[in-house]
Amino acid sequence: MLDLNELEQLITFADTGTLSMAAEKLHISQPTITRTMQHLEETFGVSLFARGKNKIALNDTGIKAVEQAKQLLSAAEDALKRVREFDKSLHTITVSSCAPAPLWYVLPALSSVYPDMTIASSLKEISAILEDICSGACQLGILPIDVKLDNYLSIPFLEESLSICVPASHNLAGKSSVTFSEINGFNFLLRSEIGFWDEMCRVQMPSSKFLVQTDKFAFDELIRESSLPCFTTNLADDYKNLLADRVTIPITDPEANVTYFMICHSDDKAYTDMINHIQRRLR
Amino acid sequence: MLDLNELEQLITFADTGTLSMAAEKLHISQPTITRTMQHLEETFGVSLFARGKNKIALNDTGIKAVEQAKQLLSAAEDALKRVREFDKSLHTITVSSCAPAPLWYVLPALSSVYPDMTIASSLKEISAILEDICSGACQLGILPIDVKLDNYLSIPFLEESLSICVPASHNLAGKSSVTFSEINGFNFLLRSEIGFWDEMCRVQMPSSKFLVQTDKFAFDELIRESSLPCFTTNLADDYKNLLADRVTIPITDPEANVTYFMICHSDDKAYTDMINHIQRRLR
DNA sequence: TATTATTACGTTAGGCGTAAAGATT
DNA sequence: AATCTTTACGCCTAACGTAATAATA
Repeated sequence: MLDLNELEQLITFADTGTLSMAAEKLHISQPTITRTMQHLEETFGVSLFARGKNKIALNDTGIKAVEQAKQLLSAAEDALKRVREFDKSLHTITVSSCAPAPLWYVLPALSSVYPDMTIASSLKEISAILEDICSGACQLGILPIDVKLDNYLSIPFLEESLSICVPASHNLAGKSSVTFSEINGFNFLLRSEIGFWDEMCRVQMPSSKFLVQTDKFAFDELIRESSLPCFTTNLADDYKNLLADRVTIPITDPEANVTYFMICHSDDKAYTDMINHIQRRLR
Repeated sequence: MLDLNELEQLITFADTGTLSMAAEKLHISQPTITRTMQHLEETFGVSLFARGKNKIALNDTGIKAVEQAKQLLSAAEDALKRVREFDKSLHTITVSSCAPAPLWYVLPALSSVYPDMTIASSLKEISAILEDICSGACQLGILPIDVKLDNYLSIPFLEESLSICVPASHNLAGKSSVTFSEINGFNFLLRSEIGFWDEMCRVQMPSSKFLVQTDKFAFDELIRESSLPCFTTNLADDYKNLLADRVTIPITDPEANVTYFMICHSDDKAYTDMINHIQRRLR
């Protein structure tokens, strides 16, 4: 039977051209490689080398053997990787979400219901989330719309309402509510990593510019020190203190008031436990 | 790095269900398999088994690992086979011929010009011979026609003329020559393994029946003891004695007088040496 | 002389089997 | 009691490295 270690030595010899260099590269002695090459010829049952008195080279069959060896080693690596990834997938719940806020509730809930599982999450476009769900690349999707698919459950579990925050001195500060068309044209501070909200704002307010801040501290500082309007939502508890000095004005458009739906395969309806868990918390 | 022997033990365990039976099947001790399974888990870096106090079974990852192991072992077998077959092909000249007679000259000539090579030959349809030549499945083709292909040489080297042999008492015995249409309807003794001649006779003499003899002794006996006509050719020296009592009458149709062409890849024109060799012999 | 492949040789580590233990049916 | 897995233990092979050999550039 073939020995993958021996094949690796063969490949290294093919790469380096001499047994000595191959030995050095592999941190083994020359005699070991000599013996391995002899043993490989026994295993294959054919001559693989053209030998001179103090030189050795691959013959045509040897070149063929190296080609096969490379394929086989690569296949072995792939096999290892596939098994490891399969095992990982058994111990990982992967969540793809359209926005960060639902993750603040879902991730802790998952951890508590499935303490032995690794929870992986990422923000994605709605279309990418649906692909992930259908391909099995994620077990749980979080969408701002109710998608009905055969063999998949879609469960509403959380609502988020967008508001704007402006300093008390701002033109809009007197309003009790606004619409996207009323605020279209104003420039807004915006955080990065806010999922579908980013795209939605650009669609609903095509005349506005958005000053996207990747760094939380930069964003916070700009909130304090500038009069630029920004957004918040009913779920952004973290920002209550920071925004206390500003006026919060809800946006009435239906697009600014979304219900999040959790989507998962019907076989995975164990996740409904987690939904209950979250709904209990929010009550 | 994965060890194919260990993977084989894993597969055997998957097949048998217990370590003991796997050990017995592989003619090794149970502790060895236990250790191997432990070592496999180390190599993969994941748990492969669900262990009880005195029972062990594959878990989901283990099943996946077995699947991968089977693929890998199969790939290893294939790699071995491919290298061996490649080596064999380097030491084998494969000849595909449309008829046996040319092989009587070509095979000994090849052996004498290439004493270190194995010569393999088979009778095939003309279309199959051309496929073999083009695919590289054979290095030398022998055809009854001159086929001109780019990058291939086609060289005439031998002629064969078909005659019929009838007892002196036969109706046809007085003729000095015959045509297929004249002998169409007579039933003929025929040997098997005569290549394209078989098909040709059936096409040229659609009203005749052919009593095909697979066994040489049966055929010879029928020649001696029956008055059924048979065929011979100028190359069938072996049958001169046996047919001495019969009258040999040449068939004049062009289809019964063929020139054999050797076809080979232009890169292999070393075979022309062999052609000279044969032509020298026939002179 | 420096480099290379191969052979010879002594050592050692790792793999195997036997035996025993622990546990289940 | 019989079967099965795992651990313990001792042996022994087989693989490795060092050193020596032979040959080349």
